[in-house]
Amino acid sequence: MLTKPSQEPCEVSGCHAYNALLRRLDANDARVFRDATRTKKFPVGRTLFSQGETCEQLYFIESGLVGLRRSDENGNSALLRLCRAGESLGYRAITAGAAHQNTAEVLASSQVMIVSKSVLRWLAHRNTEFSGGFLGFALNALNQTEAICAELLTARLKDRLLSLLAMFDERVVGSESSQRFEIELPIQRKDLADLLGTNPASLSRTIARLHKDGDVRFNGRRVLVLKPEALKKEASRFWVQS
Amino acid sequence: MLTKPSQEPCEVSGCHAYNALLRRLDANDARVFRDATRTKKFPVGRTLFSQGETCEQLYFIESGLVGLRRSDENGNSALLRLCRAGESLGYRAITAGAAHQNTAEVLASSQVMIVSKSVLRWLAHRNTEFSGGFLGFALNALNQTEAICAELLTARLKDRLLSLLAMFDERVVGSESSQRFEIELPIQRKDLADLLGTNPASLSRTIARLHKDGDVRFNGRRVLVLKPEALKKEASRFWVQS
DNA sequence: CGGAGTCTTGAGTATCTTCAATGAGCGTGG
DNA sequence: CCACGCTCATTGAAGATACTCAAGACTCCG
Repeated sequence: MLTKPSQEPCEVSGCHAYNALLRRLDANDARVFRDATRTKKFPVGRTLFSQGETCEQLYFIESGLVGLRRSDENGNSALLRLCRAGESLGYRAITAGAAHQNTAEVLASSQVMIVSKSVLRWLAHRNTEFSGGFLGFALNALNQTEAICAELLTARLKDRLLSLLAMFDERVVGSESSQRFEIELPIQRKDLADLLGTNPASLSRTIARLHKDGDVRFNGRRVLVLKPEALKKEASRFWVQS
Repeated sequence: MLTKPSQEPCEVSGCHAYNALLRRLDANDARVFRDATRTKKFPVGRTLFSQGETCEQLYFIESGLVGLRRSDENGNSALLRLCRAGESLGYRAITAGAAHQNTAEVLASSQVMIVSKSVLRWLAHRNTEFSGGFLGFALNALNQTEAICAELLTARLKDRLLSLLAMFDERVVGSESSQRFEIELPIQRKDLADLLGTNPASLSRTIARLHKDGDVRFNGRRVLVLKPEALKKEASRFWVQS
């Protein structure tokens, strides 16, 4: 296996989205961008921003896991999406000039880079290419949402759960193929059910069935995957993951 | 009721997306953009572009209805989305520099404006704001896809069907409230089922039930809505339509 | 009329939801 | 320390919803 050539020596961050923006700036503006970036570590349970707040900053997740949660007027709330390391948050509210539509809640201790809106505006005004970066974010999100949509249309709950586990796998362990491994879900059953579009009761039954079939063994939030090949996320018929 | 003030006298097109781009250009470039635009009328059944083709043009639907269809390697195909008047097509493939992922099929006779990719590149290079227009398209699509996702998660088939009818209503007739009215669906049952994430058999049963309940009467592709209030698309709990 | 494609209907079944009850885990306070 | 209350997770039972397969009906068109 080849070692990846370090083709971008100037890229210092561990966040893909951040690097994508940086790559669109000339040396001078890149320095401005970097100087305007501050890094902060968030413990589990903290929020980056809350639903309804006006958006002042752009966030880049360098490591950890953040969840987007939305509440309605009746007090119900649901976990809508997970944001993994490498992703960016806040560009939608910034672009739309609107308030945040979700609360961003830290699910696993996260290293986050933060840039204020004013700096972004200034850079976007000087660089033709810069806002193309946001476009890239949006198109990625669109691909991902379409993939979720497709899965909801076609896949059974059991397969959706396996697919979600595969996503965690991708992040938590590397690609040790066909070896049993363990992952720790940073969310509770209700949230897991929200992500899968079901309710805790049905989820629990599905988990029990997986257990009985000997594919995956749940123990609270710890998940022991006995047959990793069961997780192979067969790409949905009509959409491809971003 | 107030008449809308014509605040943008220079806007000649009937396509919202087109105007949104035009608005980002100065007078000079706007002229270039307009001169590079050609208008074409497509009859039912024609395609704007096909899955797999490289994308050379940006399309603006001035009137009519276009459907996006995707096929897989087994020959199955499904109607994925409807594109209504005012929307733009092709910006995703252009941005990604990739081939079209869907076939765009004209469902109702459509007036379409076409601009070649090279002109867009030239304009985007000169105008900082221009690519922000594409960003707007993407964010709209994202909102819409999230709304669909939410509906799949929460709503029963019957409600999804009513919601889809409401969307046709919005386009075909105006807002004659609480008056029975008729719409003509330009698609067949299989496609309607695809859009709703079901199969023709289940759709047919749902239609029969609506008929029996006296809300909506289907007669082939003609739909007589007896109780328009049943169509009131109660905004999904967690997402708002774009 | 025949035939192909489309739409509906029937029967049986699988999946999922709902509501309610039980159980497991945990921190608090007596 | 243990009882208590709280939250979260699981399980049961009943029922709703939707799917599959297959057969029949309808429509369009030559």
